This record gives sequence, structure tokens and C-alpha cells, in this order.
Amino acid sequence: MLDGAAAVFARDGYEGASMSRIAAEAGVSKGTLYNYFAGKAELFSAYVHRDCSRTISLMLDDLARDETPECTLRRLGRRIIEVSLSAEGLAMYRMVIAEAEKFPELAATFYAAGPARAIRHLSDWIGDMCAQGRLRVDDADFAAEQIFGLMQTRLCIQRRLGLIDGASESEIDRVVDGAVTVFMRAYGV
Amino acid sequence: MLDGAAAVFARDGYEGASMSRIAAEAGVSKGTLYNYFAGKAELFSAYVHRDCSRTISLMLDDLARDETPECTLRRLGRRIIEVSLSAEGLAMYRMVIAEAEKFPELAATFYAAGPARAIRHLSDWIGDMCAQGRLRVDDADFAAEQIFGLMQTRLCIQRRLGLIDGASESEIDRVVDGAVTVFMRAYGV
Amino acid sequence: MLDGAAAVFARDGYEGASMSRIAAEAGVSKGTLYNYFAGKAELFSAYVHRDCSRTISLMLDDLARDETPECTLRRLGRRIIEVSLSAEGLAMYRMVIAEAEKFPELAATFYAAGPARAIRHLSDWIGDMCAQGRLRVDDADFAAEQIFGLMQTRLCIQRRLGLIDGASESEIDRVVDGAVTVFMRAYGV
Amino acid sequence: MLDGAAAVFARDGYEGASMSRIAAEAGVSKGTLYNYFAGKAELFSAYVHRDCSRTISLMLDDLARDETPECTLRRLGRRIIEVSLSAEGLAMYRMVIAEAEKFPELAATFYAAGPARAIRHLSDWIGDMCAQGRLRVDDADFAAEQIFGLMQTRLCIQRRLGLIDGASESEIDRVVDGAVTVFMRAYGV
DNA sequence: GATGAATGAGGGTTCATTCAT
DNA sequence: AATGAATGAACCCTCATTCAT
Repeated sequence: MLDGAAAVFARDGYEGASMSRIAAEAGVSKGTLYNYFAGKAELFSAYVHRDCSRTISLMLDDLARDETPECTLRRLGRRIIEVSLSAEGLAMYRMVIAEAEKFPELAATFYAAGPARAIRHLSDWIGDMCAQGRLRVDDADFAAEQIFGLMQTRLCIQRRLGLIDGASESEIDRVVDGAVTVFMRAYGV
Repeated sequence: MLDGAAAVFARDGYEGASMSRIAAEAGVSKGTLYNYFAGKAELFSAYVHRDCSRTISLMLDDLARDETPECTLRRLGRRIIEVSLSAEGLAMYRMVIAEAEKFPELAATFYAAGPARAIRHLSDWIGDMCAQGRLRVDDADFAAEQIFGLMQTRLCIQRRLGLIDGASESEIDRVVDGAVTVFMRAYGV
Repeated sequence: MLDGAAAVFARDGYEGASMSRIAAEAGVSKGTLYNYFAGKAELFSAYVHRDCSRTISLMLDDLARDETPECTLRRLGRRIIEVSLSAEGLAMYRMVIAEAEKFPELAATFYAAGPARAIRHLSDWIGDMCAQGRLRVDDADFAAEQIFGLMQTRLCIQRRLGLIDGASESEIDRVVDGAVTVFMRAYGV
Repeated sequence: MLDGAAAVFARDGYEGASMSRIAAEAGVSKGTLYNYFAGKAELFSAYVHRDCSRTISLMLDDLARDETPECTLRRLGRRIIEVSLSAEGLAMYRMVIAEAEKFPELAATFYAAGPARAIRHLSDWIGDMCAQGRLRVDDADFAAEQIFGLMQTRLCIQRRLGLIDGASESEIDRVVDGAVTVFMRAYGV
């Protein structure tokens, strides 16, 4: 049922989605939908809560640390970009942004599950690197956000606007390499 | 009439806006609205076309170049952030992102009027600086996008998610200074 | 349009009536209904306001006074009963009673247009009769209400419960005569 | 289970009540409700049948006769008014009146349990009084209905319309005394 | 015997759109 | 050129009812 909601919400957005279509997509009756969720808003909320972390957490799984700083940055950067470009990540971003005024709590959830987690992860890692004398950073949080910003360049912007449908490995690498280069020049020892 | 549309679309989004409310806001009848615009989609399109450049072009006006590179970067960076945080800029971004699938042409228009213009401007400036030997940059376009990305950090992300309602001068300066510092360390001579 | 509402409300009651049926009965679309009335409640209110006085005011028109007290009482009594037994009067009574909690204002309107008017009329007339020395009444208002109560006997009660569908002239006369007899014995000089 | 139905029906009326709320109020599942009652109509019917006499029979209990006629009339009159003003009596009256068309049998039940019983009781008593030479009445049934009508004055009407929420002892006494006075003047020896 | 998940028809309401005036 | 009355499809949601467990 949440899967049906996911499909329709992702395709039509919150306002554009109709409970009828969601019910049809889920293979249940409208009545059943309302037996499980108090209304459209609650269904939307449940869907975002479930898929937010599910989708975005792919970003941070299995990130080993025993590598060179550049390697770690590259791997994480690629993940960030891949998630941002994925159909699910894109749909989630669009909907949460569009309905942020109406569902402030969902926006907070999205931020915590996605950007905030990635940034915190990066920040911790930067702290480690500094302690090991491999980076020189004053404000680790801020530097982490900068990496994040550098990754959201070109591809992510254009994808969100529907100007591109995806990106090749080499295009992603180009962005990642550029970001890592800038970062290391700025903060490397 | 487009002013009425602007007010309602910005407040309610595309799906949430109703032709009735727009007509009321504009002080004309629904019939008149339809005499000038074929339908809601076309009205939306006309509104975005007009306000896109109008809002976003504030970003680039009066940007003199006879300063130090840091000064120029700072001024432009502040502009970018201010527009992104402004009510109009935010509303436009949300709507265009949300409806990018349905109105691909509007997304292209938005991109051209906003990010693309800023990036081209930056790119040209970077070319000049390189010619003057004050910067060392291989791919000027890419570097320009990186500046843009570094500016969209922290404040812009949170604003789009409704987590903050604005930012103080000093918060903006913090982001701008951080971005300029990283950029100059990476690309300064 | 109010005529359609009247027909459906009278037949199905407020809760039982549907805007669809009213629209069909009125020969307009549901949309048109909502162009004229903000909602079901307002339509109901408009209908009651219009038909309340329209229906009930038949009760008091053309009541000349230059007769014997008995004659006047009889004529008015017959009117009260006739209205109470009429299809319109009955439907109005049922609906207003049923929805009094939800539409207190309508109940007040109904009371003012119907019972209160009849009672005030009677009270004034009783005052005149006392001044002429033809009746001896302490509390004219109260005596008026008593006449009203005496008229609502047997036929009205049974009609409201659907136990009878109407009454013959002689049945009405029986109630009226009984009421007038009791009243005159109690208050006549 | 009938208690739950009683609470909800009395509060929301027949149309306004929902089987879900009744089940919740009764603390059973909707399925169970349908195991015991064929549907909403039958449940309503069962509720009215049970509570009709239960509520209204308070009217006639403990009415001793060994008093003066005025005393007896007063006691019975007070009872009639009290029941009519009570929350239960009022709710029952409203519902039965509103749904009389749809549930003619219930209206008959209500009439038999309430007004008819009171009237028959009064009629019998009037017969006794006549036999004892303390009253002079031609048509005992009709006179009984007149007493009933005289009691339903002022307070009952206004209560049914929601114009008042109850009445003080003295207000009730006023109505009762007035009714008894009229009746005794009309029919006393 | 009791449950509660499932249904689908219908509820009131909104809305983009049309068209005669 | 401007209007506003009219439409009907679609909206979200509620409900009486059924039935496998």
C-alpha cells in the first residue's frame, strides 16, 4: 500500500496525486486506504518517513575509512551524487521541497535523514583526519557542508530541473574529482 | 493580471492555485482570464517567464569588475544567496522544481535565467582573471559552477526546506567568506 | 433552485437530502448550486428562511375581528390546525425540530414566524376582548399559549407522527369547538 | 450494545449516527453489531422500542389517586412536562418525529408508549371522577387530550426548538397551575 | 460467537473550462 | 473586450455492509 503511494506520489507529486489512483495502484479499495491512514496527508507522511531514510541511507552504508582521504571523499561524493540523481531521490527531493511549507515536519525529517546525516558523517571524518594531521580544518561542520555543496554541482542541479535524465560514470567522476581537488587544495596539509 | 497570478502561484504553488483565486486577486473575471490565457498551464508559463528573469536578474546587476578578485566573488556570492533566500526566489525555485516534469520548458527557462547566467558570468570573469594572471584555472565553466555550489551551502538548503525563514548578514558573510577562501586557496596564484 | 431544495428537504430531511438530488430536482448542475449557496447548510438555511414565513403566514392573513369571540377563535384555530396538518407545515416542523441543535438560528426563525406570531396575535386580541369586557384574563400571553396548546391536540400530534395523513373538516371542527368551549368556560365573562 | 446505540442516536440522530461510532461507544466490533442486528434500521428500531417505554413510562409510575382532582392533575402534569423537557425525552421525540415517514411503526410505538398511555390514564381517571360526581365531562378521551395539550404549552415547544435548555420548578408550576385552573373551570362541577 | 479487514457507493465540495450575453 | 453563470468531472472522505478468520 505504501508502495502504491510511493509510485503515485513520486509520479504526480503530493497535490497531483489522488487517493483513487493510489488505491488502484496499490490494488486495494479507497475504503481500505482510509482504514489504514487517516487521510491523504497522513499517507504522504507515512510514505516520506519510510522512504526517506530507506532511499537516502544508501548514501552512507559501507563507507570504510582505511584509505587515503581522497579515496574516502571520492566514494562518499559518488554516493551523494548517485542518490541525488536516482529517480527515488529526485522525486523525494522535489516533493519535500514543494510541500515544505505544508509539511514542515517532513522537511525536517528529510533534512535529518539526508543532508544532515551526510554532513555529520563527513564532519566526523574530517575531525579524524585533522587529528591524524592529514587535514587542517577550523570548522569541520562547515567544511563538510562545503564538500556537500561541491558535489551538488552541475549534474544535481540539472537533474532536478529535468534537463538531464541521468549521468554517465565519467560525468560523475568529473564532478567528484573536481570537488575533491578543490577541497584538498583548500584543506589538505 | 500576471501580478495576481504571481501572488497566488507563489503562495499556493501550481496545483494548489485556483483560477478563481487568481481572477479575484487580479480583480478581473474568470472569463477575462481565459480571454488572455488559454488555460492554467499557459498562465503559469507566462508568469514564470516574466518573473523568472525579473527576480533572478537582480543577481547580476551592477557587478563592477575593477576590484580585487575576492571582492568581486564576495559581492556576487552575496547576491546569489540573497536571491535564493528571498521569498520570490524561493517560491520560484520550489514551483519550477516541483513542476519540472510537467513543464520542462519552464525549467529550462529558469535554469537559463538563473544558474546558467550566473555561471556564465562567473566563467567570463574567471577567464579575465586568468588572462590577468590572478587566477589559475583549467576549466573556467566548471570552476564557476563550483563557486555556485559553494554558495548554496547551509542557508540555501535549509531555507528551501523551510527550516529557516531567512538569514542575518553575518550568517551570509560566513558562507560567502568560507566559499571565497576555499576557492582562492584552490585556484589563486 | 430553492424549490428543488424545498422538495428534497421536505421529502428526505436535512441529513437525508443530498446535494446531487437537489441539483437534479432543480434541473441544474451541482456546480451551479454551489455558485449560489456556499454549502448544504446555507442552502438549507435559505430554504427555511424563505418557506418558513411563506408557509406559516397563511395562518394569520385576513383574520377580521368584528365577530363574536367564539367566531374569531374558531377561525384562527382552524388556521393553526390546517397549517400544522399541511404537507409543508409538517415537513418544516419536522426538519426544524430535528436540526434545532445544529441550526439554532433556524429554530428561532421558525418559532418567531409561527407559534410566536400566532400567540402574539391571540394575545393582542385577548387584550381587546378584556378591554371590551367580553373576556376576563389575567395573563393574556399565557392564555394565548393555552389556546394554541388546545388546538395542537389529537390531530396535530398524530399527524406529526405519521399516524394520520390529514383530517376531515368535521374532525378539525371537533378539536376547534372543544378548544373554544374550554377556553370560553375558563375565561368568558 | 443498545446502550451505545442510545448514546449515539440520541446525540447524532438517526441519519447522523454511524455504525462505527455506535460500535466504538458500545465497546464491540462492527461485526458483532451486525451479528445481533440486521442493519442500522433494525438497531434503531430495537433502541427505540426499548427506550421509548423505558423513558416515557416514568410519566405514569406511582400516580396514586386518593387525592383531590387538582392534586392528581398537577402531579401528572408535572410528570408529562418533566419527561418532555428531559434530554432523553427530547431526543426521542426529535428522532421519532424526524424519521416518522421512514419508520412508521416506531412512531406508532412512541405514540402508544407515551401520549396514548398518558391520555388513556387521564381518560380513565376522568371517568372515575365523573362517576364520583367531581367532574362533568362528555367525552373523557377528548378532555384527556386537552389536558395533555394544555401541558405542552410554552416550555415544551421552546425546548423542542432548542430555545431553552430546561425550566425551573416555578416555571413548570406556572404551566401546570394554568392548565389545571382552565381544566377545572371548564369541567369542574 | 466475535472479530476487523475489505469494500464500493455515495457524501459534500472544488475547479478548470465554456459560452451566451 | 469583459463578464459571470453554468457545467461536470474529479477531488477527499465516510459509511453501511460483508465475510474469512
